[in-house]
Amino acid sequence: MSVLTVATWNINSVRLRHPNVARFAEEAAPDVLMLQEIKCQNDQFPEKALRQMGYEHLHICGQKGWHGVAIASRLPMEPLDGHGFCREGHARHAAAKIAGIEFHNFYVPAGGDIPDPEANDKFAHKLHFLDEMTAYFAGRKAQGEEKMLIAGDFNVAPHEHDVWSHKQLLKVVSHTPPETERMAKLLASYDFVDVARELIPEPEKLYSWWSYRNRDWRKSNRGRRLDHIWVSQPLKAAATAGGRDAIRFWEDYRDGEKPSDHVPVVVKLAV
DNA sequence: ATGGCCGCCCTAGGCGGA
Repeated sequence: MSVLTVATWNINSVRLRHPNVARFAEEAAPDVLMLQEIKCQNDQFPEKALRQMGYEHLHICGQKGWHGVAIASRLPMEPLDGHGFCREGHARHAAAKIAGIEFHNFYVPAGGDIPDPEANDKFAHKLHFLDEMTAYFAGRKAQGEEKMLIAGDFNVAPHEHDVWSHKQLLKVVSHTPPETERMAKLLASYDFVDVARELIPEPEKLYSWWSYRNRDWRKSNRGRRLDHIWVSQPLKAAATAGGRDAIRFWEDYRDGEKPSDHVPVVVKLAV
């Protein structure tokens, strides 16, 4: 029995914030690190810095200036083909097989301001993206169940206590019924386990993102849980064996030099 | 009750984030 530590973090520019990643790599020591919003092309990715942190195996899916995801691993990794998942051609998905587990890293579209797919094409795109994910994993499930871990910035806070005010956010993109209903369908598509809520049930509040606009994010504490780590049933026991210490939202990373507006979420798998 | 920030890009204001 050993422990595989897995992290997801929307880094909001990896070129600007790889020093933060280095600190995190020391402190949390994830074996597998899934980054979103790297905001650079593949040849601009700070590969040398990541290798110095012990991440010899990199699968980078970048694009110019926006979006972009990467999987960094201390263990050997077999990159897997992307499946599109994005009608706009953005780099929002990376997959790889590591230690016999299939990892999927997603950056779901934010969806713009107006929660109406007729009036706002970005919101339509977000809903479409979530539907594509659901169709993909339903198709995969029909072929048999694998050890699968999907994670990333899903840009949806699914439950009442995943936001600071359920009532005030019901009409705010990230917590509207069309989004939270799709999150439930996506979860069901492969019978995934939402590890954070399995280990820390409601009504305890859990947030992974706090807006830059709050002067004092800790004091106002208007957060949302947008970042998720889900596992398939064959990994459920491994993900839950450690109890609530097996999941951690590293809130301290919302402070310090040039923080991302998201904090890393870490799961320890007993494999 | 409201508005509050940040990072990207053909370096500067506009766009996107959520």
